[in-house]
Amino acid sequence: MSIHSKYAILIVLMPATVLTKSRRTASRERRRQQLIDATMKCIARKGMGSTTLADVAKEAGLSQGIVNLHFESKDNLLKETLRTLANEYRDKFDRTLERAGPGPAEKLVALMELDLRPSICNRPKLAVWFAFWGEVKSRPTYQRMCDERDRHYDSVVAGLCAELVAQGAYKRVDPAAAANALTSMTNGLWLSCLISPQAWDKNKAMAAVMTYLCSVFPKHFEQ
Amino acid sequence: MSIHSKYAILIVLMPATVLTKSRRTASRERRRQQLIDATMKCIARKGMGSTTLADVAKEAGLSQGIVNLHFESKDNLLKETLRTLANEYRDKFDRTLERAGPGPAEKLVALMELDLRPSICNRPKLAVWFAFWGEVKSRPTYQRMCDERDRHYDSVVAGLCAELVAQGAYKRVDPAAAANALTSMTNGLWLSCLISPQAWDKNKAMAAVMTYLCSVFPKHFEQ
Amino acid sequence: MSIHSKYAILIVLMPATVLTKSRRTASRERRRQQLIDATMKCIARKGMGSTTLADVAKEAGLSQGIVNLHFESKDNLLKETLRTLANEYRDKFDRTLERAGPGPAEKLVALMELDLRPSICNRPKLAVWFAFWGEVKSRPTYQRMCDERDRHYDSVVAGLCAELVAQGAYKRVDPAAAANALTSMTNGLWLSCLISPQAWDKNKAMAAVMTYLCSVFPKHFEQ
Amino acid sequence: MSIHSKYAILIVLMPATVLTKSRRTASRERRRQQLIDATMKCIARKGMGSTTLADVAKEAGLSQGIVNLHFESKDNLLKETLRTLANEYRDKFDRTLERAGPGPAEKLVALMELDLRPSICNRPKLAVWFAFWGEVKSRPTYQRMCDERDRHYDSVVAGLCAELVAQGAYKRVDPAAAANALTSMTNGLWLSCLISPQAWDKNKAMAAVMTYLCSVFPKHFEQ
DNA sequence: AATGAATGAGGGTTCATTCAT
DNA sequence: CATGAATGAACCCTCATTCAT
Repeated sequence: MSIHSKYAILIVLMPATVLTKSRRTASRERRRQQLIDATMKCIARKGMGSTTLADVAKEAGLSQGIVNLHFESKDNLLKETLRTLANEYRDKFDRTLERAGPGPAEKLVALMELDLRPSICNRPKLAVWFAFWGEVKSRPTYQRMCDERDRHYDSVVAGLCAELVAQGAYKRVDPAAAANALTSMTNGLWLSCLISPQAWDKNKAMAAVMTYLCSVFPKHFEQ
Repeated sequence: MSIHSKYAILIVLMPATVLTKSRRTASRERRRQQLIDATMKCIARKGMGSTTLADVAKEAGLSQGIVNLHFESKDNLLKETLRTLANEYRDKFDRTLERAGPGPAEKLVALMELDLRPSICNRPKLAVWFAFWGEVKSRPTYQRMCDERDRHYDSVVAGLCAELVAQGAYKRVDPAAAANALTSMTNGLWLSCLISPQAWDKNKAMAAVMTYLCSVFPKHFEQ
Repeated sequence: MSIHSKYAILIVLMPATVLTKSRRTASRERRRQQLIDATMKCIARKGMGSTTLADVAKEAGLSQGIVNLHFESKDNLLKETLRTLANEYRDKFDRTLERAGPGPAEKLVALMELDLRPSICNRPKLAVWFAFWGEVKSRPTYQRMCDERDRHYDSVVAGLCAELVAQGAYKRVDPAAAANALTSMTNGLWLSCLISPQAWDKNKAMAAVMTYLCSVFPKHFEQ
Repeated sequence: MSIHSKYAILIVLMPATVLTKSRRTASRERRRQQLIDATMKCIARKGMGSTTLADVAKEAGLSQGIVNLHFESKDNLLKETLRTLANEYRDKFDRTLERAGPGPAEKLVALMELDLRPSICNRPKLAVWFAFWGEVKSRPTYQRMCDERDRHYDSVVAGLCAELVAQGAYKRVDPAAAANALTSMTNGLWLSCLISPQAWDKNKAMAAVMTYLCSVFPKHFEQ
């Protein structure tokens, strides 16, 4: 064999994980999720306006063109990111509702607590929510998706409030108004967490919510 | 007196306006305001990420280079826009507080109503607020300015709640928690207005706030 | 007289010099020279590519539009700056030639010394020369002006060398070649002064020139 | 050996070229060189101040963004261009020194001839040198690079002159002064070539240099 | 499926020039 | 004459997108 052979043999010793990883190339869905996660991290760190596809690819440890390959366009990536965020929230919401037991009071508290739980109410994640909300006015798609989430939240909470009113015979309480108050309050608490992180305290936030529940539905939340 | 005196006396007849405030200075301030107004309109219409300096200049009916002439950079324009927005809010807030009379209950209601008044709670303006909030995590400057506003709001409302508690001897009410609940609620109502404009109704929003006030401070807001 | 009079009287006590300066407004020629001086300073400090009309105006302590008022265009300002620089050099050159006395040897040394004298051979001034030379290839106007200066220099030096050759009967010396060598040497010494200022030393530079004169025209420069 | 071993051995058959030098890396270097060549052409044709990145890209037959892709900034492109120019010069200089044989006299003449050879002493190339020299005063980076080249040149020539002095016992000649004279002369001849191209003649330039060598080192260059 | 070099439209910014004052 | 606000063309640079490999 000539030393001028056109081909060479290269022998490499490498961690086995590298092989498995690159061999069974991550499934399409896995890749998309990986990119969406990277997108959220970037938005949280740099803001939506400063997040580039190159940033996302780098964060994911992949190459330049990868996003367009899997999402066709940046716009679409962002839309899918919001969808993922909303779905993730809704899943937790619905599961919480299901598991919290058994009366409406417990469910209501569980939902309020969910919103303030660190896995949901942390600055990076809130930064992403607010980033999308900041574009809602000029992006009907975002608005629709956010609106849908709100509506679901509100209707569930309103239903629970109605049950409470029925159970407790709170004659003066309008369930819709109460639901509106509660959902607004948690959304507003998110803003505080985002804007004043050092002043923020989960217990104080929960206390604020409880001042409402205790005085509007005293029979259920008497303490 | 020698004609070689080191000093001379100069008498000038000039338009009186020059004395009060340099015309150039005055017009400079007006231009800046004009550009900030245009910026807000653009952010509301196109979103922050899609607002270009060309957009702003066109909206103001001026030429390309005008923004850099008056604000040095886009970043600075946005910062000044936020500052203007915050100052404007604070002015209204303080004036409302001052004029609303005379007890803490009236003042509290006036402040809540202020937040829901169309001149403040309208989608274009809220879009601008949320656009900035959406960048808070990645822009310490924005955070500081927003935080300052929040703190002011909160401390005033907490003070009023404390007065109410003192007057009404509401033993179970923690003024800080109540203030937290109220301010969060109005912020959350802004989000609803932005996201679900067709469902939004000032009266319903006010009703939500009143469910809180009426049940937490029944002696003051009995109705 | 109403206090709302459209005019006001302002009385100012000011240094008399200010008056004289602003009253007999600097003559056109004076202003032009002032601006050309400012231009040279700017080119020396910031380089030609980075010198803006705003820089020049500021350096001269005047206002934005002043350069276009007096020179119509930046191009013209630069051209006039080069012309001034060249004229200034030529004036000194001719005066030196005239005053140095009486033989060609003394004149030659005087011219060489002139080129190395601090009033001519200092970094700021050289920076300006080199800035223009750097554009010579792409600016026929600059080339023409620089060429003219070189030709004058060369012809005078060649004349002096010819006189020396005649006087000293240096049979092997071609006056044109000698002149070429001498003028090139001084130009090259300017480059050294510009590029290696800390290593530069007027005496060493003169010594380099003298090695030439002494060995080519030993009868005149024997030492 | 378990199939769960932490390491794996990978055997790859690949084109041999990949091993010698990454093809991508190689092409990257070629692109950079191509862009630097285009830059020099543009500087020579339009001058440094009028050379835009668009010009360079067009000259290279590539697209707008290409320069920033490979050089990050215009500043960096220019710096690398100067570095390339200086390296290229130095390579030729060192190679000439090495190959010219064997005594200092031959080496000295070879170096002088090198500086006047068309491949180095042609207007386009000189225009580039002078363009950079024109910015030396305001760009420390350029100064450093030019200074380095000068120092190298000077020290080599001074060494050769010292050898000549030793060999020829030229008692009156200071090698440093002679080197200074020679290097200045060639630099000055470059200026003549740039400024007075039609009057310029390689032979006349060489003759000027030889007047020096012949009269300062007569034993070596007697003719 | 993945890479990353290349593209080119469009952004922020600079600045020579104009012009009302 | 002089000012300096305003203009708008043109610059450098970024980045979503494409495509040969």
